[in-house]
Amino acid sequence: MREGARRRITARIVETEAYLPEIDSASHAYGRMTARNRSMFLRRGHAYVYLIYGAYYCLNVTSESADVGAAVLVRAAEPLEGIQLMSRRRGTVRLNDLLRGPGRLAAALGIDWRQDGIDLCSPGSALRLATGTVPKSIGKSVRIGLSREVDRVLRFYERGSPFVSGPRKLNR
DNA sequence: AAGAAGATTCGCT
DNA sequence: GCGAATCTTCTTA
Repeated sequence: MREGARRRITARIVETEAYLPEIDSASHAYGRMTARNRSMFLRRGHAYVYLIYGAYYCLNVTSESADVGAAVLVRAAEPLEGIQLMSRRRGTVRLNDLLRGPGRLAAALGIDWRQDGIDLCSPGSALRLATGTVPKSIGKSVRIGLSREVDRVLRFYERGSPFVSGPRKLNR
């Protein structure tokens, strides 16, 4: 859920990827804490935002206790409320393309560095998590776009959802 | 101080 | 399907 001055955006998360503590060399938190990854070490439920390819922000939710570097990348979501605003930000009216992919999702929600490190579980946060409809069937696959740790099955998605990203082959 | 790589997306063929 | 765009971060190739 994203609440701005104008209006509210609500989206239902349909695809995520996990990045494990300590042993996952594909994780931004691998090795040691740095300027970029420091919010990955916040207690579970906080935002870790990073910029990829100098062009797209990506939103993660931290997933472990304080001082442990781990997070879940939010890769795709189903648009529920605020579709007009998301369409304007994304430059498309195609519902399936508004939130499909981590860069697109962040753009549609207006996410940037101002959200890095915020508490996503606080009722007062302009960006926050809420309970919603649980997927009927959850599929899993390897993670997308990595050059390391390519065999770990840590991507999870709602089976059959048209709002999920990735190649068809991974979405069975 | 400089260079390489990157949890992506878009447009063109 | 493939390559470019674009810039921050980390490493020192």
